[in-house]
Amino acid sequence: MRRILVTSALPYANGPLHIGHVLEAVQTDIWVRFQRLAGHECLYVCADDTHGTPIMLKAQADGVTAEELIAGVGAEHRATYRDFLIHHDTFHSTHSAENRELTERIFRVLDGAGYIARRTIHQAYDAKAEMFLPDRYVKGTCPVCGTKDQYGDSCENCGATYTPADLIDPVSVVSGTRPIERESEHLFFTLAKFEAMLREWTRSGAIDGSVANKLDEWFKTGLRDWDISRDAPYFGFEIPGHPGKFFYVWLDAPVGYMAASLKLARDRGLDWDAWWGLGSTAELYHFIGKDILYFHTLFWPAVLTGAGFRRPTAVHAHGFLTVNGQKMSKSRGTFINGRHYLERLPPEPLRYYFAAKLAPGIDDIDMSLEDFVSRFNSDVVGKLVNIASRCAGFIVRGGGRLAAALPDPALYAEFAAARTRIAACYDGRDFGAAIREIAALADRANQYIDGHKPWNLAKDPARAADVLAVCTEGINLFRALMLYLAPVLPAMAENAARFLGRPFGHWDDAATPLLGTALEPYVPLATRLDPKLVATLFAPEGVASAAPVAPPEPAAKAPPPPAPAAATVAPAAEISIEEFGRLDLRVARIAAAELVEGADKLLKLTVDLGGETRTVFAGIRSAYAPEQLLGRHVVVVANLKARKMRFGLSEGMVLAASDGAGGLFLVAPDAGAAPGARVK
RNA sequence: GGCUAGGUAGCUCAGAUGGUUAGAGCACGGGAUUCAUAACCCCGGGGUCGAGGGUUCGACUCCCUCCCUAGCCA
Repeated sequence: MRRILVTSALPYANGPLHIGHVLEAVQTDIWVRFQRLAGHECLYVCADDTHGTPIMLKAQADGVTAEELIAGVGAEHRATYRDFLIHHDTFHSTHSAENRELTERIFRVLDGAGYIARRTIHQAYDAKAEMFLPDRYVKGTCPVCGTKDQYGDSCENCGATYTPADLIDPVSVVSGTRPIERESEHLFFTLAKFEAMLREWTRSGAIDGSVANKLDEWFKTGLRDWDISRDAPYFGFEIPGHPGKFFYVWLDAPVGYMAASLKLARDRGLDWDAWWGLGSTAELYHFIGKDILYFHTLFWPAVLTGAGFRRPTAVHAHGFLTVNGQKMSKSRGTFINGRHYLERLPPEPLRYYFAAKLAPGIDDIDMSLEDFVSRFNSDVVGKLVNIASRCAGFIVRGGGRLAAALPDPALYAEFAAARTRIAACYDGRDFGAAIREIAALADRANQYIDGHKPWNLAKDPARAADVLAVCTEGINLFRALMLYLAPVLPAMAENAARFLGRPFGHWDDAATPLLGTALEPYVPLATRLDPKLVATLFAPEGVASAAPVAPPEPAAKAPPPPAPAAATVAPAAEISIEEFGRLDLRVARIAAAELVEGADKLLKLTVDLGGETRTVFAGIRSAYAPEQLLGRHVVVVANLKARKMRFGLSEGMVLAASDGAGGLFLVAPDAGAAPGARVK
């Protein structure tokens, strides 16, 4: 058994997560889930990156403290990760006691070992705002080509790099005044002292080849010392022994990996040193985007080494996410926030799509919405789920129990043998190859069923055993594939396991077919994505993201008010379990929602109960706008007598909680529940 | 500007060390079928492998130049 600690990059706490963040988290989560299924100990930690000038200024602009800002953003981040089925063992914060403790400890060791240098620098200073300005906070005219409105570090037009002092007519972005130049003593980490170690480490297998090529460039130009201090005012940790000086956010951010695992170790009584100590035999992996390679492959291993800790086993960088071939951009309308997605669609199709497109390299990944729909609908619903769907009925008619033997053990053996190759793909982060292999096997399974035509055999009562045998084979092929997809589609795999009557425990469960056991009733494991709904991913931000059900916006002015106490309502009269059982509650997806002319409390909803659609008039207009509801999963009373209203026939009821004070809250199932599923 | 990576059918992508007619899924056309969520099965059309030059008996695959895209430049 391997002992593995995994991290994904810390999202910056100045705004909500977008689906690019989700891509990285999904990649990491799939890898972690696979390792666990394969029997290894694998823990996944992450945290919010909460320090720095941008957060300080955003909090000021929003009229809140930085602590309030990051608390609000943190709540949104946690909820969004959770709803994409990302399982963090710990999701912590860099603004934490553990991180302060470790950052200070690392600094003291580095300083004591002579790795911290002091040097006076000249930096742009905003006299009005009384703060030093990072290069990006000074704008002006490019001194090389004369383009106006360029940042203080480089020109977007001609590509020239320079310092803010070189700009013509520089202006502080903070106050709009002309910055002056000021001296300040800064602390530097002597990176160059680690060159030999870094050259060796980057070629030790810790970095993929093409990425190591990129690092060569940095060695070629020579490693420079790294400025790790910033002057007050700054939101972060003050440097011990240097009043008014703060650790640069990029110093304490990766320490956040250690801090999150320290929190985990203390919560669960685990041995933190076994992960981070010099003699550690555990594996340590960082999943990151290619934009922050620099920090993770030079500074970070050097800081760890200088402070007496082990280095990462490997740093895995992925490319960027583009949407329909374009960079995600708010102005182009191609920017998709995580919540914006979740308000419309379930998480697993996106997990599947990302998996299908992920490879070990740093190539950018394009999310074509059309491809997204067809990939999921065709691969997962049309092919994979179809195998179970088309066999289940025959098994039920044959007694509900799988046959005692497989009619084609050789075919099953091929499926079982594929687990070694697919495991290698997962372990090597080539999820795309794993998905291709699984999809090809799903085709073989459908071909097998098509070749044996159980629906023809079923016409002859004498061949009932053959029908059962063919479908037992089919169900077992399905079971193997579902297990192979469990890291990608955890909720669907769990539902499939329930149908199969046996949980997936280990990757090698695929080696042995399931025979002679009873199946639970089949419920649809996935529904097709509606292209019209997917198209609304591009709806302008703000239309739906202001939904009251969304977690507090990052810019929350104040902590959310406590929910009014709703417990003062007396319980209704007692009922028996039988009486309760008469209620047919179902999960439903809201397929359409519209205002009702002449009714100021009602919305007309079209709900999908997994094959059947109904019209329901719901009195929730005061709390929800129609566009907020599209795609949401709710619970409806499916056997409520239809009621004729002035506006039409209402064929059910949508469940919502109310607090007596006008508050209205729709009841929703956890992620993964499919429309039509019975609630009980 | 420098560096790293990418540019393969309408779309999204596979193609180890150069070697018979360049592959898949989706989309499209035809056929078959009705067990399955208008799913599945069979057949087919469709690409001068970014452009130009070079090395080679032979290049999508190696070399050079150029064009386009993305990221990084502490």
